[in-house]
Amino acid sequence: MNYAQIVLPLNLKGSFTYKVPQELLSEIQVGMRVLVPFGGKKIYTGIVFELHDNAPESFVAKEVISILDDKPIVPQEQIQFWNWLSEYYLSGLGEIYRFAFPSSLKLESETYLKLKPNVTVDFENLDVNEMYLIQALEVRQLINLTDIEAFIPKKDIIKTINSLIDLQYIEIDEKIAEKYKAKEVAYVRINDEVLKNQNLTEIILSLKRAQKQKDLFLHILEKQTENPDMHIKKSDLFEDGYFGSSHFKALADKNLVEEYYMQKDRIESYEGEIEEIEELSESQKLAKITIDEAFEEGKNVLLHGVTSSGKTHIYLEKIEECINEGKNVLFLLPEISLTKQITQRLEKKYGRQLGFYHQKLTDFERVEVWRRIRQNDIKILIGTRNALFLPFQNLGLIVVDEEHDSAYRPREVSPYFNAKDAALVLGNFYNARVILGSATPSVESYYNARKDRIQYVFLEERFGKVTLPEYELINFKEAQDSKKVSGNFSLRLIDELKRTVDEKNQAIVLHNRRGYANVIECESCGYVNYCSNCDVVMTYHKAANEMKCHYCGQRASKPKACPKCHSEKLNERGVGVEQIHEEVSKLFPENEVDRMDVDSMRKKFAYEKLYEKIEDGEIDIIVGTQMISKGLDFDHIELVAIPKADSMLYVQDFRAEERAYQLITQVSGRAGRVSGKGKILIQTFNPDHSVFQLIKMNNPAKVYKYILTERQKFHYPPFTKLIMIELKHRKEEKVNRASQFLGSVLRKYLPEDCVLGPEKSQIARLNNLYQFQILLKLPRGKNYEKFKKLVLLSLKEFDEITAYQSIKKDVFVDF
DNA sequence: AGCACGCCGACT
DNA sequence: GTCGGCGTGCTC
Repeated sequence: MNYAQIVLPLNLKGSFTYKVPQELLSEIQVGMRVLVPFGGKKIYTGIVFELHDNAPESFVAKEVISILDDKPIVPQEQIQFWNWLSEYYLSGLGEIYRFAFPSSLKLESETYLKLKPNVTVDFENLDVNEMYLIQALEVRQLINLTDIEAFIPKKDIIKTINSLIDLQYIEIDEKIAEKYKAKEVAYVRINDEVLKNQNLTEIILSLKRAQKQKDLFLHILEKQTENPDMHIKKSDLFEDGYFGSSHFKALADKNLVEEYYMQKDRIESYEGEIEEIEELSESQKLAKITIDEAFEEGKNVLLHGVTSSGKTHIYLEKIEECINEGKNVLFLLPEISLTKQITQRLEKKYGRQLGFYHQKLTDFERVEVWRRIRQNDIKILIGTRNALFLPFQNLGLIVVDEEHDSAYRPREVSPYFNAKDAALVLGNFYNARVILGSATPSVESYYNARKDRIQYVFLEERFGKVTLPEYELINFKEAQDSKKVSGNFSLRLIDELKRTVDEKNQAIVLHNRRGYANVIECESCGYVNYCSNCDVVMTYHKAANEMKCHYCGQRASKPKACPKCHSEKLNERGVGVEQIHEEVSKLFPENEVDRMDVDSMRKKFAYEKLYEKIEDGEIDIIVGTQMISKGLDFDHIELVAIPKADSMLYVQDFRAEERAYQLITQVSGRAGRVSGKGKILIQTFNPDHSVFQLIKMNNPAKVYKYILTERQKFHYPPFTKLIMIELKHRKEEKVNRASQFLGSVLRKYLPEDCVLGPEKSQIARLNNLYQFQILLKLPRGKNYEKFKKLVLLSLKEFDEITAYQSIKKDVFVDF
């Protein structure tokens, strides 16, 4: 095993071959981090992915500089997982590595060097560079690679370091290479010597002229005798302000007390009481039995529980069982901010054995969690999709809550994987069971459950025998014709809102479109305001009084007159949530009406403040975008109104109906959680539309059947597999030609009806890049693998054209 | 991804 | 005459 395949944190295909030097041969293992030189002057932290004996033929392999871990940091199961991700989603291992690791675990040129202790350097045989480096180290002890650039030519750095390491003069400082330091807390105790050798009365006598010192000494002594095993925090002494640090210092100077330090976890853990969970209801018990049986057979589960049916309860039971078996749990959430209930309950029960991992942690905090997981200190980890990459030791259960949520598959960040599907695969590698849970499962998961690929468990009953909310469809066309409307609201809807607030209950108004008006249009010449970076009209935000591009974030001031024809007649077209909020505020001037969307929640603690206001009953009506469908579990919301429900359906996306169903059902679940008298008003021009009709029937099975029939008819997932290839470039002509070429290559290998496009993306230009896309509709099953290989072949052929190398290419598998 | 190499425009 | 723009090619 003289050679190693190393994955580098670069967006490059595959891995690189390095030679393992003789002295590292006994230590090196797959999954360890190593330092390797790359290119002219860079050093990277790579991961050993494979060890072998095949000397490369076409190039001379460089040598591994050093090993950073004493045991593998990436477990075998994760290595398999990375390989699967890379193959299934056609993404590079380097990208996955970059995504998986906190940045301080993959430092590049921050690596530090130091002199080996007790060496005598034979300066005679060193070259100039080597001498410089040794001299610098004699003065400074530690030097990082960037510093070395100051006195050694870039191209010689690696050579110099390697030769000095070979000569055993210098080494890599690993502690600092990881630049992470655990936070330490000061504790105090009475000096042991004092207790052994000195008479207490003597000491107290000696302190008689220093009242506070004496008191402090006695205070510490008392605490220490009371419970010798407990550590006394230094900061606690000064808490009530009676003692000051000067008193402590005086005692320490007299050698009577001493302070010592211990590492403290950076992440605060709950230390309060641990509470038992309530007992399961009958239907929950039944559901749990089905899950138990499925798990026995090694099957995973889709837990379809209507809103408020108490899925969390069942999760908690299964989590507890898993922990009692001595295994660990991963609990995945789409986003960390909306986790109050589950965390509170788990915190109470599991206290310090609970960990969190998500995008909002600092890098140090992430490393801390990494260590604790690696040391098997954490029994339950709650996290977002990046938590899938933690080095779990003994994983027994993965729960994916709100499995339908699109946050599990953000389109912006590579690697482009779906955390829900990845969780199933990861579970398989760890031989752990997986529960996918949702009130509105994704159509794909539902189909898989129906096909018995995973066990379907349906929780139909709301907890505490609360009934499901009642739906009412309001025909807006009719209301308009009979003049029973005010703005975007029918009088019927206004009446219901009024009744709700009069009864001191709360209402939600959902309108899933940001801003005030979608477009500002010149009445005389038809001019609309386009974003200068993207081919998108800019949305008018009245609250901020500016135009915003929702794709690149660009902002501009609102035009006072048409820049083209100078007409001052500008029309606002397309209703946004701000406008709905404004209307409701005008209709209910006596009541408190607040808005909740990404724009109003941007400020720090905005979400927390709003949450408290709703909880305290200070808000009567909340107007918001899809944001309000998550996490708002309050007792007094009785009405949900959707004034412009049609806007959800007319989106150019084959998942529009699924999304509309999910959003309406999720937001409906907020109503009548306690009273069981929740009411949902859906105002639409098409009350006969199947989706609305089916939602009204409160029968999920029928909704899925309908959507599945549609999907089958038009050959969409889950009946086919979609792969979307997107090409981007600054020059439209170039990316157009490139995508035509790629299209023709794909058609060469794949049947004609599998390849759609290329065509301009819906947003033809984004951030000044022109975008073209090709959609591949591939069959499921055996043929899929075959076809995917052909796609890979086509992409390879495309990559060989050097003229197209500057084109950015993204491949979305399971688009 | 970085970084070097190399070939053309605007400047001390 | 040179500095620096970014197109192209390579990294084990």
